[in-house]
Amino acid sequence: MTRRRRGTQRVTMEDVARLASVSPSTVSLYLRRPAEVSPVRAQTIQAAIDRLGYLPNTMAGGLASSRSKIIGVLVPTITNSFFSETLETLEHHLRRAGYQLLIGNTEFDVEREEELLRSLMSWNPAGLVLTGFAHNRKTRALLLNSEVPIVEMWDYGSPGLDMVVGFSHFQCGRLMAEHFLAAGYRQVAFISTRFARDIRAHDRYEGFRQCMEEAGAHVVKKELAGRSDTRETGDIMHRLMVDEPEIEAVACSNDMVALGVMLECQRQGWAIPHRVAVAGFGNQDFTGSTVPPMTTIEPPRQAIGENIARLLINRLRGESCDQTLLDLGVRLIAREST
Amino acid sequence: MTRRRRGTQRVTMEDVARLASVSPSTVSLYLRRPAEVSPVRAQTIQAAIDRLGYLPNTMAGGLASSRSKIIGVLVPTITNSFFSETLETLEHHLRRAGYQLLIGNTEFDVEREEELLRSLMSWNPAGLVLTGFAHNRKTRALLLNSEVPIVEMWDYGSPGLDMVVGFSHFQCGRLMAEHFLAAGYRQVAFISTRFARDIRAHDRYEGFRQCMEEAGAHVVKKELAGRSDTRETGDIMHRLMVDEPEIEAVACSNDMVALGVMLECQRQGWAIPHRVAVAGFGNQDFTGSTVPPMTTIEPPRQAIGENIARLLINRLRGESCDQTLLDLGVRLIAREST
DNA sequence: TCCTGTTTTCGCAGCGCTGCGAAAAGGACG
DNA sequence: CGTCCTTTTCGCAGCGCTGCGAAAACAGGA
Repeated sequence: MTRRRRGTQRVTMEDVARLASVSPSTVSLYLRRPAEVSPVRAQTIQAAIDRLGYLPNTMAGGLASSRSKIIGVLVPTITNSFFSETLETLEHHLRRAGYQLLIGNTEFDVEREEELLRSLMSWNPAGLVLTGFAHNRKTRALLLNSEVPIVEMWDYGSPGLDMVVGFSHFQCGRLMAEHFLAAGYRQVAFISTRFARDIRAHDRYEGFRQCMEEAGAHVVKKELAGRSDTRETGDIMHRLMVDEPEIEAVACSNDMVALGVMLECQRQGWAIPHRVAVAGFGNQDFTGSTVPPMTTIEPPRQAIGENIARLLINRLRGESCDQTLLDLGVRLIAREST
Repeated sequence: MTRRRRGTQRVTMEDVARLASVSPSTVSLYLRRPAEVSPVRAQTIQAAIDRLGYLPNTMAGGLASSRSKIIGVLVPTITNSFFSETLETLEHHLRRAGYQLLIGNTEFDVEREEELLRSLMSWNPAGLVLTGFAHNRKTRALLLNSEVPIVEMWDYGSPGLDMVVGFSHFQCGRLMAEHFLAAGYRQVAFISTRFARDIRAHDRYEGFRQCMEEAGAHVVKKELAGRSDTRETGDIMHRLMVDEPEIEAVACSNDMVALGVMLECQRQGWAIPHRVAVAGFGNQDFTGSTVPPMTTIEPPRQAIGENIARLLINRLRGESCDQTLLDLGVRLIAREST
């Protein structure tokens, strides 16, 4: 097979072996388990590697050993500090264990998730990380048929395909409701990004609504048409002010929405929290310095990444995993906006 | 080689071939160029694939053809809407051309960049995308020795290793300075995240400073210790208010910093823009609805991704590339904060 | 020096696929 | 029915590496 080489690996293990006057097997062994090669050889081989600038061919290695150092991760979007921080932490911890992340964006679409999963699985990954429990039937089948360790993240509750690392969004909603109730708010609203796009926001709403209604309070629901755009949020809040002037507090599906609400209040001269209280979700960086500082909920962004890495590494080492269902919980951060 | 199969590909091309009563070569051909297989066979083969749930082994394919459908991308961080939006667009466009992104976080560290690049190159990628021009010597050597198409993004100006897609941060700074000068501001400050971390912010500062000084204006520089944290930004702004009370306008290295500044002004009762003008960089979603709406600069986040995808795909198709140095420019969005 | 046990090195048969060249199957026409 | 040309299918030799089992080298003791 003579072919034009296109970005082809120039230097092979054989070249290194030849230069170091050893067999390719020895080079391979040196690369995989250096301690099992005599110090003299090791040095010669390393010198040859450096001299030739040899880079191992991961594909060849993966094929031969029929296992890869790839972890496939599917998130709805990386343009969201929730997932991107988890991804960053996850990649940080997995890389030091020699793993490489392969990231796919499902764009909140289960069909797309299936498609991406197929493409991920064709890499023969060592592990898979999915976001949430909402998968279509084929995805589920694909996953159950494989023996790859699977983590479902950023949610908690459903049975789960294998391992689960996240927290309950329903509880999250209840937590905020309890906070509102304790402050005496009874006429409240929940402003959210589109539920169809974000099931977890919907769960938070449900928890919130249920808890409020149990206490006999009234909840008005408002859904944005798109993502958490502060402009649209402002419009929605404005309408709410007109339609439901008796409103006392507004819970938002995330901090960005809450910021939009607060800015609209400022524009309309509604004092926070005296005229209306506002709370967000996410504890994003800016929430501590809004005027007034925003009450919000801190999700375990980084802890999710850390724990997934830990579980995955343990599992891949073949160690027994005690806890494979983790509810990492959340923390309500009460500030002056409520 | 009998070995315990660990996440091993269960169904191979041979299995499919057997079930469809054709040779493996035909299956391979069908998968790669379906038009060259007779319709009858095509159908039989597809049926066999569906029946067995066959997933091709990308590693084997990549090894055999000695080319991969991988594009390696190195960004400083994905926790930043600048890069994450570019990444999302890039991945979107490259995926439809059959490419898979392999993302690495350099964490603003050139040594780490080198390390990640090595690991990326061991995948034998079809293309590489790096952020900016700041690479160490070994990285440069590694890159120049390979025949892989390379794109340097999010900057413009230096010679460049191969292709360049971005814009001039220096010009960006000048643009803001011109805007300030036109508004009559002469006593100004530039508040920025750490230059050591973000060279591009430094370039923007330099453009800004130079242009202002050419006009005889005075520029105070303030650098944050960490990332764009609104709390720290508030402190810095506060100190600025005390130290330089005659300040007329503040340019910030990004919108988040500008938000922190605006919130501090609100807290101190400094009216924007009458007491002091504030401008950001990034045109993030919320900038349109701050009080007052924020003047900022819109970088071509998505256009960068689109253009990289286009250049890369063209190059990989072997088509001649006319323009491989793209300055996509920026747009100043003048709002009421200046 | 020979024997035995241990450490180090090596040879070889794949991993699952691609892509060339050749063989086989179809089609058109005299 | 045979010939020639086109279309479709197939056989085979790798791609660069791993990992087993065996061979070689070394070390220590009799």
